[in-house]
Amino acid sequence: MIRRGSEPWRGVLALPGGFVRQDEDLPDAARRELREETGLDVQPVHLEQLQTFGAPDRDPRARTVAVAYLAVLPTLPEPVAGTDATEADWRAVEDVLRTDLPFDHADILAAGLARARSKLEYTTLATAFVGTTFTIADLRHVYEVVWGRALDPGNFHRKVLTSEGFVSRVPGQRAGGRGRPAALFTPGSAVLLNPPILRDLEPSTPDRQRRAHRDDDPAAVCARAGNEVEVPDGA
Amino acid sequence: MIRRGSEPWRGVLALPGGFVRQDEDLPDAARRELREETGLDVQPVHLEQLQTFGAPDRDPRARTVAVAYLAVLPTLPEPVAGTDATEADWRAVEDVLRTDLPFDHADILAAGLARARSKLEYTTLATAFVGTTFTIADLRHVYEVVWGRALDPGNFHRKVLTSEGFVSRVPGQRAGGRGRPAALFTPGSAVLLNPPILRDLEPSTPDRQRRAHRDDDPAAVCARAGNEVEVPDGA
DNA sequence: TCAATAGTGTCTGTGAGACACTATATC
DNA sequence: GATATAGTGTCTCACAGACACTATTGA
Repeated sequence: MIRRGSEPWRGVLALPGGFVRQDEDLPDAARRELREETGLDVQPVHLEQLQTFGAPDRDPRARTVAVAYLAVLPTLPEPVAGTDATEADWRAVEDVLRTDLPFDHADILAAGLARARSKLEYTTLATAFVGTTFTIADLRHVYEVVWGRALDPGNFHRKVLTSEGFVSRVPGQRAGGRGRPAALFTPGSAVLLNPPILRDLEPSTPDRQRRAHRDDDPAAVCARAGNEVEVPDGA
Repeated sequence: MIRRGSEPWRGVLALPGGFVRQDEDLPDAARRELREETGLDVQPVHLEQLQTFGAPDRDPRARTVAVAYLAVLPTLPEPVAGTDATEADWRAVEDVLRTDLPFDHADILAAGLARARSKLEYTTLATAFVGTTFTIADLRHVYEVVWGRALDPGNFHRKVLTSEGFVSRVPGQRAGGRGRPAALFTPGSAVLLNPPILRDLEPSTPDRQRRAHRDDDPAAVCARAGNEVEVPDGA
């Protein structure tokens, strides 16, 4: 989140974003704005287009269209405020969700969270949250944090290992924790998860109806580096 | 598809689309452009944002950003050419895929097709393809045509009926076909499919690896009513 | 009667979840 | 030792697919 340095909503926490340049592709603009406003220069492991928000009244200054992007990073380097931002820092999603966000940034954030939760089910996105080598428990923690629910360690372990191309074993172990050292892995070649890892939203009611009403659209995402373009009058 | 009435690519088949107006929301613009260029005035049963295409060189005239939409209609009224279109007609997707499309319309079409195929798996989108009352076989034909593969009638029947809120029975039957009359249904209240109806892309190889490489991004959509906005210089 | 489609019954295999159990580390 | 975590074994249940079977129509 950045604290806005200019009107409107000067001094208010918002998602980083800005205007696309004339000869710039949309993902490039997202990366540039993120870098300019937060100093984060990492090549994100994962950057995907989220959704486009274009309600006529979304910006009081002019008609704009925002093309929202979702970035996923394995580590969170300390951001520094840049152009148009007096402050830049990481915030926990659950805190931001309780905040009043400017523009339609609440919708954008909700879409980003929903996308991330959904994509853990049927893609290998989880590996983008962890480093180049990781343990199965690291991966499980990603699922547990993003989904907000505990998973059975044993079943998760087996499911990841039997999911063709999800992870691939590398030599070595990671000790230093409390228990038995864990084997190390790197991301596999698969992008889509063969049998998807579906989350039961209803915590296993005995009758059917488990996934009947999910809160989000699976084809609809946590951080946003936005692109906005202005619509010329009369176009 | 419409035949373009103005440059560039005058006389070439393309997806309908045009520029968003100053005080118009994006879905409204999609509906308006579809109506203006093809005469289709139906309120589509289903209209969803597909993806935004903004490569700097996508339009030789100026920098534009296209917000693509996917519409699904149960019936296909005869379209008539309108503004900027000398011809408007329905084409089979497989034919259009073999055509050279202008701009980045091939990418847009591919995204639309992928979205529709994917959404049949985990949503009740199929009901948007059929009328207000339909038979299970109607629904099965949607899956078979969009997925391009035959499904077992018996298993499909059971799967639809046991999928909570997918369809709901209405009185009456539809005879007139060759065999036993079929019961009639209307769309149920569910939007998401409880146990999803997953397609096996590999036609059931004995070994694992069934859904390992899918051709499309499940979170990515067949017709497009596009929105384009121009980027002012120096924004 | 035959052919075609609607719909049901049944079997088998896969996989998810619950949970017990073994293995190996730190305290 | 106790405790915590990694990883495996096993059982049960749900469900997908294959396929046989019954039901009901038109030709």
